[in-house]
Amino acid sequence: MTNTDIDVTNLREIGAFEGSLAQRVYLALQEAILSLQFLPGAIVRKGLICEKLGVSRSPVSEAIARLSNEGLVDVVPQSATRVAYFSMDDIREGTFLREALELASVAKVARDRTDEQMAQLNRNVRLQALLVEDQDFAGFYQADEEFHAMLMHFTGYPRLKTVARMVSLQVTRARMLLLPTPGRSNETLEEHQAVVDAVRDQNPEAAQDAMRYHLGQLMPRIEALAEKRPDLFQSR
Amino acid sequence: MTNTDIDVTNLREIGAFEGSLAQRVYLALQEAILSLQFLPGAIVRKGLICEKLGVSRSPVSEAIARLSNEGLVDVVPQSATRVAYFSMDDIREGTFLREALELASVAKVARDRTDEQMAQLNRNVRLQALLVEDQDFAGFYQADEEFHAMLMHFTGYPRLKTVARMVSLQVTRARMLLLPTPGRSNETLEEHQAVVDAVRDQNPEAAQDAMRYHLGQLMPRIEALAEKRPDLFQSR
DNA sequence: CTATGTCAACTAACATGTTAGTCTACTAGA
DNA sequence: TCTAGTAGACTAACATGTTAGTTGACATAG
Repeated sequence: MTNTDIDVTNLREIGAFEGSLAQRVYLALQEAILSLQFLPGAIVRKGLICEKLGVSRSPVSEAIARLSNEGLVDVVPQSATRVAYFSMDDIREGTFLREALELASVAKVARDRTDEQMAQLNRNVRLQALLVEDQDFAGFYQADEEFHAMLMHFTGYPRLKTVARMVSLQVTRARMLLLPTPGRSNETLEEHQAVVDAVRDQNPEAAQDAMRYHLGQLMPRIEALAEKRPDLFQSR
Repeated sequence: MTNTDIDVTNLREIGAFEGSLAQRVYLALQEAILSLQFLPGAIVRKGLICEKLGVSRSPVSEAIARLSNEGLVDVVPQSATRVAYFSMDDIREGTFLREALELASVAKVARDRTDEQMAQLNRNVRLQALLVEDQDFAGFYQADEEFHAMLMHFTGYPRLKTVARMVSLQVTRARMLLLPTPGRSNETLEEHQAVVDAVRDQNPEAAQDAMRYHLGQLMPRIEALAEKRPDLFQSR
C-alpha cells in the first residue's frame, strides 16, 4: 500500500482542453492516469489539483466523480481517493466487452459498407504499412486507434466509439505498459489487412473471425505483464 | 416545444433509496424519467427538486450530471435542463449495443455454463410460464428482466449488467410505453425457452440465433409506437 | 514487545453564496 | 401589424464555507 501523493506537475494545464471547467479537469486527470503519470495507489488530493489547475473544488469533484464511475479511481467516502490499481478481472471484462462491440461493428460494416468507406479503410492500412516501414511506433499506435475508430464510425452509431472506449479504459491503460514491442507491428498490420479484406468481400463472418483473432492477441501479453509488474496490480 | 415543468410530486422520497444523497437523488430522478412520470420536454428545475427532496443543490447537480451523461436529460449551459425527448436514432443505437452484449453473453454462457446455472435458468422459465398462465403481466415483466440479468450474471463479469443497462436506457424507457401487449407474453416465453434449450445443449451459435431472434422482436414495435405518439419524439 | 483505545488531522460530502450566460417579454420603430 | 432591440428574471456553473466520517499515529496497558 503506497502512501505517495499524485505528482500534479504531470498535469497538463486546462487551457489545453475545451469544454466546461469540469470537463477539462476530467480530461486532464484521465490523461495523467491513462498515461501512468499518476501511478496506481497514489492518493488523489483535491486541494493539490485545485491549486495546480487554478480552479475551485466544484469542477474537480465532478471530474473525480466521473473517473470513479469509470473505475479509474477508488473513492473512499469521507476519507481519500486513490488511483485505481490494475485488476486482471477488470481487464478481462473490458476485453470481453470491447470484443463484443468490435465484432458487432465489423459485422455490420461488412454488410453495409460503401465504396467510399472501403477506400478510407484501404488508405488507413496503407498508411500503417508506411509507418511500420519507417519504424514510427507512435504513429503506428495512432493509426491503429484510428483504424478501430473508423470501423465504429462506419456503423453510423455515434455513441459506439464512446462506449467502447469507456468499457475498455483499463485495457487502454494496460496497453501503455507494453507499447514498445518491436516485431508486433508487422503482425498487427497483417491482422488489420485480414479484417479489411473480409470487409471488402462483404463477408461478416470472416470479418468477425479476423477481428476476433486480432483482438485475441492482446490478453496473453497483458497477462505476461502482470507477472512482471505485480506492484501495479491490486493486492487487496 | 413544451414549457411545462416536471411534476415533483411524482418523485419518490430519497428515504426509499440508499447510498449517498447524490446517488439517491439520481435514482429518484431516473425512476421518474424512465417511468414517464417526467415527460419528454419537461423542464427540470433544481430548485423544485431541492425543495421536494429536502437537500441542497450539490447532490442534485451531481445527479443531473449523471443523467445528462446517460442521455436522459439535455442540459443547456447557463439556461435550463429538460427531460430528453425520445430519439429513434438513440433507440436504434441502444438496441444495437444491447444486442452486441447479449449475444456475446449468451454465447459465453452456452460454452461455460454449470449444471447449477442451468437449473436456475430452468426455474426462471418455469416461473415465467406460471405468470403467463396467471396473466400477471407485471410479474412477467420482472421475470423477463431477471432472465436477461441472469444470463449476464452467469458470464462472471459484474459490470456487464450495468453497462448493458446504461446503453439501452432509452430502449427501456420506450418499452414502458408498450407494456400491455396481451398476446406477446406467450411468444416471449417461447423465445426465452429456445435460448435456454440452446444453452442446455451448449450450442453457442444456436443460442445466439435464438437471442437475436428474440431481441429482433422489439424494434418493429417501438417503430410503430413512434407513429402513434410523435409528441414524445424529438422534433429538433 | 504487542495489542488496544484515544485523539488529532485530514478528507469527501454537503450547504450556501456568487457569477455570468440565456431566454422571454415588453417596447419602440418601421 | 411585424420586426428588432433591450432589459429583467431565471438558470447552470462555479467558488467558498461547513460538517461529519475515516485514518493513522501515538500512548497506554497487558
